[in-house]
Amino acid sequence: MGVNPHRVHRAASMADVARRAGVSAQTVSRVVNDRPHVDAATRARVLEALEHLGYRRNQAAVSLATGSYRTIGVVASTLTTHGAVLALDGMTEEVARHGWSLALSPLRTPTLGAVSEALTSLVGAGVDAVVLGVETELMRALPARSLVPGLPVVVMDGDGATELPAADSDPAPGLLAAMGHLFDLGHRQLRHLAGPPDSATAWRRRELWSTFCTEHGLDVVEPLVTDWSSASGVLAGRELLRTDRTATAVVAANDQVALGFVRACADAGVRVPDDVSVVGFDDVEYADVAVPRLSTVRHDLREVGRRAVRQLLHDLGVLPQAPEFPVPSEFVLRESTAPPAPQQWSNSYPGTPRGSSSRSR
Amino acid sequence: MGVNPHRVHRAASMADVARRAGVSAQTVSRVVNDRPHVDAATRARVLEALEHLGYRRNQAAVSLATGSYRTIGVVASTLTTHGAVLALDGMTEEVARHGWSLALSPLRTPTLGAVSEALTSLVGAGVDAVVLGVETELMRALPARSLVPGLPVVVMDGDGATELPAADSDPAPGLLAAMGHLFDLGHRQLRHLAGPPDSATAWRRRELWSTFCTEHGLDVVEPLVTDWSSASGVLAGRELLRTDRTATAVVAANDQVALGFVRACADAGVRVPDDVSVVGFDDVEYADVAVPRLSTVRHDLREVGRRAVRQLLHDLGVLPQAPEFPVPSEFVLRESTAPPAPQQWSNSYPGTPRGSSSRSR
DNA sequence: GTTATCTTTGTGGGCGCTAACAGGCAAACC
DNA sequence: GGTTTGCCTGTTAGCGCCCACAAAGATAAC
Repeated sequence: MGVNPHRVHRAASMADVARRAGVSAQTVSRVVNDRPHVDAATRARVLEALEHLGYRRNQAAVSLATGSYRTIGVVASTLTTHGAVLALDGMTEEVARHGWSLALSPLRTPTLGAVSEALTSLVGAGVDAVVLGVETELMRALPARSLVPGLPVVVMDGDGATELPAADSDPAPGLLAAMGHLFDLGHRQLRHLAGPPDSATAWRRRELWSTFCTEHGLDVVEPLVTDWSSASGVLAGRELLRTDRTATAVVAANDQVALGFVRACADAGVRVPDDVSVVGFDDVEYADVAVPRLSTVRHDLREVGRRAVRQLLHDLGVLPQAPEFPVPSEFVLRESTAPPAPQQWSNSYPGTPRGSSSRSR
Repeated sequence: MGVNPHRVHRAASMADVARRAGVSAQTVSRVVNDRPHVDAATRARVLEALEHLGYRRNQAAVSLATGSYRTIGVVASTLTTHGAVLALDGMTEEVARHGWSLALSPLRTPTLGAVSEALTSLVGAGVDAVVLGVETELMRALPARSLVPGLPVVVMDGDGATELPAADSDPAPGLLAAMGHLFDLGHRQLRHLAGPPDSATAWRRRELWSTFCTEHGLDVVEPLVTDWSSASGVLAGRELLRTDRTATAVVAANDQVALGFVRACADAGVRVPDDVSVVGFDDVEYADVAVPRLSTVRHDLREVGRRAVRQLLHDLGVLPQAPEFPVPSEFVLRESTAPPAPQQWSNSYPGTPRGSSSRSR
């Protein structure tokens, strides 16, 4: 134990270790950081002292001395969407692999002010780079304003309009395959339940849907808008079933909305996939278990998270090679799609909803 | 390694601000920390300089000087369960409210070694306290071993057997109400699909189920075990339907498992709730949207997360008052429960399973 | 008028670590 | 032999901030 009269239990410092090993603090530093130019015997002595004293390096001191916190900040809306959670998980994993940390800053409201505030708090807490997991087109106004100069950033909901580098997956392969599948089944009236308008991710899926329809000579009916949630999917679904009697297939912005739509169908006595086909997006856990099992688009958001971190680490000069973006997606065929009914389901509404029965096929 | 060899623009320090305001760094410190004994005029001058130079305090220096990182660490299994995500969200929120940060350390495998390692990395990265969101009874061995002395800790999956303070919700009110409801409907054969055996949370739910059964003179059939996932719920459900022809109601360890069971029923042509009743636990988003809508137990995990942070902040002397635990739970009645069929569903198995299209891969 | 008390401000020391440089020493070279 | 080269180790000087204390002036108390 060193000389520590006042504090009850002070953690061992390099100086303590140095004293015990009979070397200078600098030599201890070299051993701790695994640097060359240390004699094998000396190194062994230092390692013994390290072990004996239970030394843990003081990260604050390292940060102060080096100017790097070894921490990446994440600005994210509350973790309500499947995607955000998975991406966060991937980031956590990748960051740990390199001995770095993750600092979270929550965002209740997706406004520019809130983002700016979160950023400030993150920088104040000490981060070297930031992942913006924010869904807002306000993002576009950000670079000019509150971004900290010299702070590497990636955006997880980029729309190409921002200067900021994006870390995302490519919805095209999966979504186009999904719609191609519907088309091949004979569907000609594809509707879209869109995500929130300020989300670039939502917007991209919507664009993909509308260009597919245009290119195949299909009607492009203005999509109903959701907030990604199942509840809003139910609402939108109800509205769609009430107003649009020609739709034969629905392409939802994500699985949560798709599942909400399925629920709305169940309430209205409309059968999936017999009367309407549905495809989702994300391949959430429940998609493979839902009744009926949901056909959807799978993309590896966890991998996106990992690469986002790698991109930042690259920007900081820690990693030599930058990761590739976007990460691809693929269509997952399950049970929620079928050829359109010979007669429109809209004409065969049963008188009463069947509600609780699982007999939906 | 070398992160900033050629940093063009060094952030303004207190010394810079002090120079501009014509005062000492100490006075700047007082203004920044909102301490008394600073003349109004001086304070104004300092504030101007602060603003002008875009000063941001260097958290590493503060940490080094004060010995506090203002950061709480979280050791969590990968974010696959609904509960972990919500709790994390609550923690993020609460921590931000107090100007602190959260540091995440992932856990691929719930072994003692991994926990210990995660803890080490967290402490190495600089945290003042830790939330153990780990589900393992190995936790019990931890206090004796790798816990850092003087580091406040709360456990989110406590089983009462650990010395460590627990931050959790009380499953009893909700689960007992759920089972009481089943009992009142006439169910006398309640089965349980349990969570993983090393999870104290799972174990508590299981105990609640078995004591309820015992107290009401019902059979206590050895539960099938799951890993919380829907996939394992499907497997367990399949097994249950195959082997146990007397069950009329199933109490699942969580919603994911419950929903998996519902899927297994759909595959086997067993109707929910006509043939079997099902209740889940957690009230996940899909519970209210599933077909049929899932009756379940709701508990506010987000609040648990918030209070976990508050507990730690209390331990650290930041907050005067400790939060209360556990957080209560409540039963949510929806559509997956009904009186038992007059004749056992097990006797009316349709000849062929209808979900044979389960080959989705 | 002198002493006690308060307010306002500054000074020195140190938190634990790393970077840059300075020696000392041994082997290798001419 | 002297010099170069390379390895090993220690020294010095901060990183930016907060703490304890001291100093100066202003005000109050006697």
